[in-house]
Amino acid sequence: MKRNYHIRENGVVEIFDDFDLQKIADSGQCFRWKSLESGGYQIIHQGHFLIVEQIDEQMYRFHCTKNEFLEIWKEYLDLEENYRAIRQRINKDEDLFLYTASQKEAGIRMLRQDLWEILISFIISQNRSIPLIKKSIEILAEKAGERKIAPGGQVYYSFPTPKAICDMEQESLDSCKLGYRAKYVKAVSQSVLEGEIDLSALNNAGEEEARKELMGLYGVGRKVADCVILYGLYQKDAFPIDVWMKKILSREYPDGYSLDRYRPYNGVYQQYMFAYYRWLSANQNLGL
DNA sequence: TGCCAGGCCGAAA
DNA sequence: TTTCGGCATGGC
Repeated sequence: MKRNYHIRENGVVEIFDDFDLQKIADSGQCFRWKSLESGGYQIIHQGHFLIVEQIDEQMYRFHCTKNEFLEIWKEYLDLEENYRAIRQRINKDEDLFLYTASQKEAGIRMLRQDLWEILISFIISQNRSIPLIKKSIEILAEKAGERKIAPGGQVYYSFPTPKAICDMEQESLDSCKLGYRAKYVKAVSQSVLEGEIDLSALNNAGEEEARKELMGLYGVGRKVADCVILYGLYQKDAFPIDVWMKKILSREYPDGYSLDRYRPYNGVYQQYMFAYYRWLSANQNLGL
């Protein structure tokens, strides 16, 4: 099978499949992408630091070694998956809304993010807007993450470990502006640190089993669990329903939305609809 | 000022 | 089993 990418000289990678940095950054699945004045993005993932920028239609410059690209970023960006093929499974006549969403939001990919970071990030996400989620996570990383220096001299912070969060002073935790979620973050950190739950074991669990385990954690309900399964366990059929998806399902699918039609990629389609509906809303094209 | 944000917990029915 | 009030905080 033909590869989705081709590595050229000097960190340049040609990407043939769906790939849009801005759409990924704005898709609400990741909270530590930072847009740069150059038009590129700064990404922190499992202690690694990357700057990536688009230099031509399908050409991207990755500011890292070829080995780092192959061992870290290729997998993180899910470059082995063919998103164009996933979009082409949608039947335009059967589902115009999903089809339109997938056309408009083509370029989104499901990042293979760190399981622990996703768990805490989505606990923090509850009942908050995305900019505020990013702010809290940024402060949390600065307060309890490991300070590092990128090859280009940029200072950055890794996502804090369970122990680092458990060790935080109350004052320091309060400065993260987590509100009532602070007690959830602390409790889950303790559960993981003390071995009450084995997160790595979830990689071998089915969707149902993983959901049950996750929902046993203090502060993790159905929606956060589904986000963890989708973004942290890479089970692309998980279908998180938040306030936006509730609006979409009630307005666009009053007779019900079939999860059986497009298995096993419901989570990807959810991502297109989520992003598209938020775009519509922001552009006042709905008369909401 | 009031309402909302990638919801969850605990109590009441 | 479902429903509902309360919850921290900031942006609009």
